[in-house]
Amino acid sequence: MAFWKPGTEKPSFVEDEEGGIVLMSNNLSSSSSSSYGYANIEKQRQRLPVYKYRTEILYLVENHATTIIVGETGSGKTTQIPQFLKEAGWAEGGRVIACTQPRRLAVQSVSARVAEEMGVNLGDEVGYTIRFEDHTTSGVTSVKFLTDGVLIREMMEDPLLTKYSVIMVDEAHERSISTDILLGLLKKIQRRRPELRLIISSATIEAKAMFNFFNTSKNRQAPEGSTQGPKLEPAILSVEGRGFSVKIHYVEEPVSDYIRSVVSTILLINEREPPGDVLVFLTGQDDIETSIKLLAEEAHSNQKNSSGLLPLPLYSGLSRAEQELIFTPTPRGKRKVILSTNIAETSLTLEGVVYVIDSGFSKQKFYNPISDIESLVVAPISKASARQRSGRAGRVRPGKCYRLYTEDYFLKQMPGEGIPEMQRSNLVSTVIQLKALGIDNILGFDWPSPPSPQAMIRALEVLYSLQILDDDAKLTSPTGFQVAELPLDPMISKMILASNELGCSDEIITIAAVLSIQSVWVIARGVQKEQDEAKLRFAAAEGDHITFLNVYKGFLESKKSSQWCYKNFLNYQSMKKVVEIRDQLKRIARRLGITLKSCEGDIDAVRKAVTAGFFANACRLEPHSNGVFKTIRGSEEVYIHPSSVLFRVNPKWVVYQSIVSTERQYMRNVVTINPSWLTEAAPHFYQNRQNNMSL
DNA sequence: TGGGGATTT
Repeated sequence: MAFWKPGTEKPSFVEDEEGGIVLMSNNLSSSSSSSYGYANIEKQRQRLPVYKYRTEILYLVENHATTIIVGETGSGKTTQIPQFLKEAGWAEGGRVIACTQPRRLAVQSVSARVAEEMGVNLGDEVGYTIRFEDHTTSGVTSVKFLTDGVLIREMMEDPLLTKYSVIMVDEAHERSISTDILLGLLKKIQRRRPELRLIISSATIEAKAMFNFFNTSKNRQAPEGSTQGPKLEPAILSVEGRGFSVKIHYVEEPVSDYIRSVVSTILLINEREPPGDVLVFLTGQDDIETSIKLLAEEAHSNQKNSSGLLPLPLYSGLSRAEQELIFTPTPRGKRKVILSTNIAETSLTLEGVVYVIDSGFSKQKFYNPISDIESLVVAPISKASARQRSGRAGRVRPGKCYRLYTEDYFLKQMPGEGIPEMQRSNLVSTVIQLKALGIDNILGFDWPSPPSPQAMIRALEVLYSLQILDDDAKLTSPTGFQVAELPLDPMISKMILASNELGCSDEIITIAAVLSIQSVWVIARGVQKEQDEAKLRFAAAEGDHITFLNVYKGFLESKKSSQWCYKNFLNYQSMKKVVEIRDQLKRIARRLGITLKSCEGDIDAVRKAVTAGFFANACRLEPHSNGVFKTIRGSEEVYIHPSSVLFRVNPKWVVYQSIVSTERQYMRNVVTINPSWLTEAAPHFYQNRQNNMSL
């Protein structure tokens, strides 16, 4: 096979006027296939658009420290580029080629595909690592897929990631917190390891930002004309996708009720358009259920328009079985209508979709560093999201996308790209990860998109109050270093450390595992009463944390039965995850010198340990107020979440794990405390609060 | 006094 090797004639490029390198995309010769087995797979590989760019990609990677690949979906970049690199010798001498993904599922499926294409067993030459699953063989695995979170963890053992020769960061345009941290760290590593090559794969819209971020050629002078090391200026290469065209329809006038508009658009499609499934993007479960109800009513009153419609909800909270309904083939004469949250935008790919309806909204997290509260609000999506959504209609054949906003709005008002998650989040976990990697100057860290100084200062302040950071904002010893080892929110980690002294680490590690997943309960709309009754079987007067202990105990006694979970409105997948996380925490705790010890029913010890982690989230019931609480820290008005076992109970003093902010601010996972424990757990915080708050 | 967009270590 022909690919570029140093010293041979190089392929032709043009220099972009702004400094990047852009490839002439026409007249590229595709190389002939080898006659080595796997003829079918080899043919499939060659049909991928990225295959034509093989020579060019290898040339750019050879000559540039950073190569930005702009690849549409279906270009084949994720599966092919690591193979090109391997074939070109980047894995020789025991070196490893890494490819990161934001999601676990993508890591698993992509690595399985690549192992198949290479004709090797997954876990040998091609392997993958995600939390709880390491399918690699040291010294053998040379192409490794992993989540970006795992790669950040690996830096704690090997800060320069010395075993990797090339690191490809896939889906960088999604701008998740982990990806952004990783990009910042990789830029730092590049300075110390000029031989390391980075490949950043991004959508068009973010490519320029990535170029600017990695363009260090202005700051550092590479000797002109020297053959030493790669060019510091990134290269940009565009690879076309393999999607079909999607015709975009806009509404002529702004829509006042997008749910009604969704329903009428579905009926219109069903009446006028040839067969093909419909994918609708809505904001959340509420919207989805309302739309399904309206469709059902429509079917009742108007059989002609809605005949053959098969509405299916899709969001992450659904059980495995409910989600699988989406993937069953559409029965003949039927038309699936999948009503989805933005889970279908990136995380799930649905085959058979020909029509997309885009409400123009999604729920997004925002963070207020003043109140230290994250809230989830319905907000307009970005152009980048709108394009991603419409692209979902062109996977099997040319499709149509109905945007429920005007073209004028799209062109003139819709923001180009979303706000990176980093700028919409509480940063305590981010800060602790960087501190653990020895990065002292958090405020001066070179981020792809820096968060606000207020948010960073708030995170430093919280970590200081937890005695994880000292006066110089360095990790304390041993607390800070121990917290950094635990893959948890620092408040949960602090709770675990406290449990060692309080003699209840066995119980607290269970609670920590439950608090670190979304929820153990299934979402049971329409059967709330039954679920509330089921919850009462586990409910503890002290609150949710103690209730979780009862749930876990019941799960073990049932021999981890899925039937038992179903009967008790518990999410079986979540419970299995709790067991897994608990095992991991147990191992790490042992390494930190924490021995598993049960308090044998001494619930006060457990609540004190919780308080030691979550003292900053203390609240007092307002007298005669019917359930209004005030936070001690900021006097914010908050309520107990209806999912809590303490809902309507309203004890006088509580600490909460987190706040969900909808119409009201609701505390999730609440436990009763004795206020004297607050000063015991955090005298520095409660006796000298004025000083602390102005850190 | 009634409710969790999506990820991940």
